[in-house]
Amino acid sequence: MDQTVLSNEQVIDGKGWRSGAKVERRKLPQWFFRITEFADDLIDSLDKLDNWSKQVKVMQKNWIGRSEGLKLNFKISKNSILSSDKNTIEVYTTRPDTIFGASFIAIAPDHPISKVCAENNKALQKFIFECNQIGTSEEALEKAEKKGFNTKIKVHHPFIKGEYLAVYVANFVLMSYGTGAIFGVPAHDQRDLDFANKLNLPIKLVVESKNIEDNKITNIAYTGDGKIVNSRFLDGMTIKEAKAHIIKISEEKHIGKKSKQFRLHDWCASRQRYWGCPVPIILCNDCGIVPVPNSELPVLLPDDVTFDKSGNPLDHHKKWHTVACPACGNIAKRETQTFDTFVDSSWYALRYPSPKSKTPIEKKQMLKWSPPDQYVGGIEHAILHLLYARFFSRALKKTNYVNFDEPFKGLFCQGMVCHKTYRGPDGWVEPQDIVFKNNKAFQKSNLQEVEIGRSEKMSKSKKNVVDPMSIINTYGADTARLFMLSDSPPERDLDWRISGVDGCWKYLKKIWAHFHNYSFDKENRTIIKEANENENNLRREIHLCIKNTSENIESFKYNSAVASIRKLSNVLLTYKINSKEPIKEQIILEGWKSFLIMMAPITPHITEELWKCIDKKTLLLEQQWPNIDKTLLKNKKLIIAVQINGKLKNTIEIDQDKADNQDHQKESALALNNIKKAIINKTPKKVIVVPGKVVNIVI
RNA sequence: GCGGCCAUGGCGGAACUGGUAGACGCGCAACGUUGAGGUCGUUGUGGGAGAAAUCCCGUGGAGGUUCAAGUCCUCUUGGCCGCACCA
Repeated sequence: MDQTVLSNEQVIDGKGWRSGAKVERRKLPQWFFRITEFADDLIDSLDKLDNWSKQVKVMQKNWIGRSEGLKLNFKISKNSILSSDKNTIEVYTTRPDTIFGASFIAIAPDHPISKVCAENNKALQKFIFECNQIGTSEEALEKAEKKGFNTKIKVHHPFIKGEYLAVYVANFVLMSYGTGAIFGVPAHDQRDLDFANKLNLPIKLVVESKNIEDNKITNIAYTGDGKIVNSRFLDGMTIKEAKAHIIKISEEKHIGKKSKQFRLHDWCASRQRYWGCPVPIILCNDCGIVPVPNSELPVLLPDDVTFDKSGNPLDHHKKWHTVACPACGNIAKRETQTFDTFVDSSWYALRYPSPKSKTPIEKKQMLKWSPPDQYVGGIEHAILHLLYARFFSRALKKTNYVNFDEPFKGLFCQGMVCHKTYRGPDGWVEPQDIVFKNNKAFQKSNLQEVEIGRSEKMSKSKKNVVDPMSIINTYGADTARLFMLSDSPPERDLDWRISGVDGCWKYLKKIWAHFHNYSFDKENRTIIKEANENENNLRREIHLCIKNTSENIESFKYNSAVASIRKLSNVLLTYKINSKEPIKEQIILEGWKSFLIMMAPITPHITEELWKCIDKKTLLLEQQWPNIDKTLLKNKKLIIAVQINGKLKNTIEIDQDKADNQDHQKESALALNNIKKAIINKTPKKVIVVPGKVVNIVI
């Protein structure tokens, strides 16, 4: 269907992540980026990315999938059918400590030895063919039974003289991981156990659990901790000790090597399609692979392509792909594969600081602005774009283009916007075409009942998309913005519903009316006397709000920021500007100014208009974020919880200057009527005073 | 199977390092105002008992640590997400 090639991470459930086309495996010459070169660093540096979404870090770690173990060679017995040039089988294991529990060797169907064996063996050919049929579908893999084919090859056990292990081709061994061969230890690996039970192979316990039940291996392999047994020189060791020991001995005997494996493969970056940057390479019959000289970069796509034939249009465009070889001048062919789009998105941020530059990156400007402090994106890029970009910045650092490893200092992942789905007899129905009657949903046009599906990520294919334009058209952009930020924290998935939007609109209307009912633009406000306690309390309220809002915005809690701003306005709305109280008037003005500045990022249009009510000479967007007067944050009066056995019974109010006076707090608490009543005839066992916070009486 | 995240009123969600659970809103109810109605204002709104003061219970469930647990620990249930025969 698509006639293209995808990378591993672009294949979901055996289908293309965008088109849904079925993916099959084929051999093709391709271009790869050596992302595995940085595998260790990509995984280790995750710990340093403090401001990155934790979820993304976990996903990247799993995706890179580092494991440490042993590569071990098994000698093929001389009397088996295989010719002597392939006289060992190399296996990879993370459990070298269980070597004495090995009872078979299993190799992947596409392992070179499998192929050699199959040459003269029709039954094996058939078996390998069947294994490959299962292909990439995960569903099939899940249900696939363990199957094996005995090659009749035998190998020597490397540590037990005279013991041989049979070699099977097994459908559950992957050529793409490790060496494509394993030794099977049924007692301590579930897959090996399933396989051994199927083929009646011996089960040898070599790790003994403290729990006797664990050691009776029938259908459940024991993979927990324990002592090594039945393992000659390893007996009595812990798993960790045995691992280290057997690796050491294997290396000394030159039959094995400590080894690290990654799940991550090199990044297959070439695509067989028109849309993408051409891979800047020229293929010459005499000189081989020749890079396009810098002076001829970038290689541009031809405009005059046709899409009437299947396959890559660049292949059919002879004029474009016929060029002179930069090395020898003879006629050569341009590479017609293009780059994956993720190649471009891996470095676009470095281009942004100098978009008009003639060179791809203008270093001075780039270094001034890069790397970005904060990046916001969807979780779907966790192991795609975000891993590629990390690879790119490392590669660019190594080639002296940038001076940093990590492309984005902070990463925040917003949640998905979801909506219920509706399915009628003729397919999916859009939410706006639905009417409800008695909790049942019907299609507006023909009143057919539709099935109400669960809430899912909005997508065109399921038609559960709600266009915010309808809100903007009805209520305006400010209401739409306020509404969307109000309730849900941005990292969480959001079940879209319209209820509440009306309230946001009414709220803005109320603020608007208030500003226009009271005159704010009076000159000559001078403070005549010291503010009294009530007035200071009001100021404290304002500055507490500034503090909370600032912190909330810094930590992406926009819903809490809105809450704290609204709380302030609720207080301010109760005051009316009154020139008989100049101090209060001054404070209220301070409050409203702060309000408008803090509200501006959320509802920029209305706040800018309202700013005119306060100050006609300046613009709101020129204003500084309000400063916090820290001396105001402490209340003169503290309210302290009084608990009995940890349960709240009453509160006391004390002066700030007595915040550290434990005795005072204790006495005040004990003097309360309901406390006295509660402890009558009882002596408190203990009274705990947390100064300025709580008094807990234990009885 | 492995790994991660989450669970708080009728609903969306607050709660800093353990220290007054339910901020802010939606919804709902009563009253008032206006009026055909949407509007606006005031008050109430976790559950239970009570005339009231007040008392008891309460953050999916069961235990535990602590003077004190939504928050920490163990187990468990349910939901979501990622990886998946990775040796």
